[in-house]
Amino acid sequence: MRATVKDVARLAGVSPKTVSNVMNGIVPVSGPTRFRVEQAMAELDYVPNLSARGLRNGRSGVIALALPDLGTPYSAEIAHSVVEVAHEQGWSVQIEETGSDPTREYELMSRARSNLVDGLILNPVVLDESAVKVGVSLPPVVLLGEVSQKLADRVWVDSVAAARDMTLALGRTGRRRIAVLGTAEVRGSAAAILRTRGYQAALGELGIALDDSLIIPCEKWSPDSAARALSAYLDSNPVPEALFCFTDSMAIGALSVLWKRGLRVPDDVAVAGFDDIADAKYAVPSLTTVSFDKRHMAREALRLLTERMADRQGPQRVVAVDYEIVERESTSP
Amino acid sequence: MRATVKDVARLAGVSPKTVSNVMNGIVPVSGPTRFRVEQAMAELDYVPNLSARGLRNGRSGVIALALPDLGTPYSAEIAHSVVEVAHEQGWSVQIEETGSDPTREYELMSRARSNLVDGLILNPVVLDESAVKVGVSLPPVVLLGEVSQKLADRVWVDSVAAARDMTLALGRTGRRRIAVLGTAEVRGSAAAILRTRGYQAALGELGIALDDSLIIPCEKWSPDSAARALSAYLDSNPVPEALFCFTDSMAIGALSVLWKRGLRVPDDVAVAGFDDIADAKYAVPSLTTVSFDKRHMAREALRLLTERMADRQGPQRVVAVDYEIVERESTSP
DNA sequence: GCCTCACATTACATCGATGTAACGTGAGGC
DNA sequence: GCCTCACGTTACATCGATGTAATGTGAGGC
Repeated sequence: MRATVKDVARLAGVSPKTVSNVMNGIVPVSGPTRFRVEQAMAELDYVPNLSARGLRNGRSGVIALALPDLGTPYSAEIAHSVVEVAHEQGWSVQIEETGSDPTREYELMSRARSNLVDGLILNPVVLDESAVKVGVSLPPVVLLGEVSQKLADRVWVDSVAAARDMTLALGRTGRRRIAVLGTAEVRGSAAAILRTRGYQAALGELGIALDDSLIIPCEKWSPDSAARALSAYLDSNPVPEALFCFTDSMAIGALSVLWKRGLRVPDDVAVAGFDDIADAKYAVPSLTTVSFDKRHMAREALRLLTERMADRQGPQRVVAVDYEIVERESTSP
Repeated sequence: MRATVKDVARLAGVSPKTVSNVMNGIVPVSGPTRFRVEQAMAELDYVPNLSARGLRNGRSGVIALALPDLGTPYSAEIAHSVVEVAHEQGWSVQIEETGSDPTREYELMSRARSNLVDGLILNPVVLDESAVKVGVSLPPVVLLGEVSQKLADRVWVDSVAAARDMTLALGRTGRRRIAVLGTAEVRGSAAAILRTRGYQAALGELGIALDDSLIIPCEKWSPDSAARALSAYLDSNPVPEALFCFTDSMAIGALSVLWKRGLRVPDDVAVAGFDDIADAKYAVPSLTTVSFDKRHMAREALRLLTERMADRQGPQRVVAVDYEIVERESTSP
């Protein structure tokens, strides 16, 4: 049986509250007493019971991080950053996956693991305005990404601008038949819609007529799905001059298909991605992509979250994270 | 303020304990009473406080999963599987990263998050026999991987056999100068040692003399580190006929380097990996690797863990997960 | 009609840590 | 030498859910 404050107190010859005071350091404790208590804690290998502390304090020191699918490199890198940054600040992170079931996003927002977590960082896919019944009190929530949700704090990358910039960059290399891969037709993914919008804006600026046959839909944002979609597309369509994939994962699937078909990248077709996952740099050829600082993103999300926990009533806040077009071999001649 | 059992009880006109009985379903509750309580819970949007429940029950419903680095695809896929399987079984998962600080493995084993988690699944890197002071009571722990720890339950893939099989497969293609990439010289990584052992055993069987110059050390198990190590190696050594990388991530880094140098895979050099991460299939060329069912691995780990939680005294158990050599383009002519 | 028995329900204590308010105990002022 | 004051320390209540033991209620048997 694990030692409790009572046991420590008994051994040190003080009251339980004094032990608590030693741990928390807010109420002053005299030197000798503190020393005796610390001795006793060490001797009994005392570890505080966080359930009890959480019950008493109303705070558990745990935040939840909800992502569509930890198996995808993008989610994994975000998770990595959040866990690291959270750990630095003394938080633990509970992971939830929402991918298999979008209603889980709503669930998590409305109940937030029943006080076992103090806050929630949510990377939604389908969540939108209607997500939250107004009037229901939200737990402290920070959203990651493109979602058009105005009821919670948010950290995001400007997808429209980034997609526009990437399309312009492709256009500047002289390529005109620029395809995009990753539009979700059925389930409205906010990121897909915004990136398509940026793409279209850029085409306008480049004086290129919009050609719907260059918009390649893709069921999921995985290399697998991208490979199948692109393969099917190339079976009945000419090869575009450039292919802008809405995530790096899709781009990696696309590179694989192009290579299998003997199409050279970037000579026959340029390929670009989005997210700058770790493997983008080691793709063959290395992948041009939209890069942003995920560590910084995590830090900002955590900052907004802790501030929200401190002030539940404050105004909504949105933080935009800078991005950068990183040109690598997949687009450079 | 969030509703409690008391509030629900008051509204339903029953005692708090009856509300608890309705929730837990062990003590029988009559139909009408149950109905009234359920109505009240719905009306108040009641959510049980898990800290309180955890304190009372001594169990929180949360397990910890400790991995070296969530950013690596292998860890991410393991995490994905564990989170999914755990969720199916009603557990939540708290993620801990140990990568930056190996002493964290020891810490986690000895204290297990202070009762906030009921058990721990740990994928150690450096942990060994000496990890645990005998006599200190361990929390329920299941280890993932190669580690030579005999004090806890464990789920693993037989690295020696798998590395041997892979090396034999490479040898069967007629290649003789088979290099390995990924031996850790300094910090003794158990997996590296075992895989090297399997490699050496296979060379013996193939009648190939061991050539130390074909053992390429690599600081970390990342594409980055692998790329640098291989690059440096190729600057002053002839190109081997085959390159067995101890993880897929390293293989991806290696493929990138080989391609940049104009070496053709598999014609000039065959490349193989280990882990069968999702991107292995979409590498250019697709990667031959050691594959195993990560979902199954997660399921077994969770099974061992729950059984261990039920019986802290039972005998240590070790479960071996089957593996399979998956031959793809990176080794087939 | 009385007693028994079964079963739903209740009051109370408990898990461990900590805020509150009361309580010593000593030093310092006069 | 008495009183004040400050500061360290203590007893007690509390957070919310639930196990335990006791209570209440009704049906069924004779």
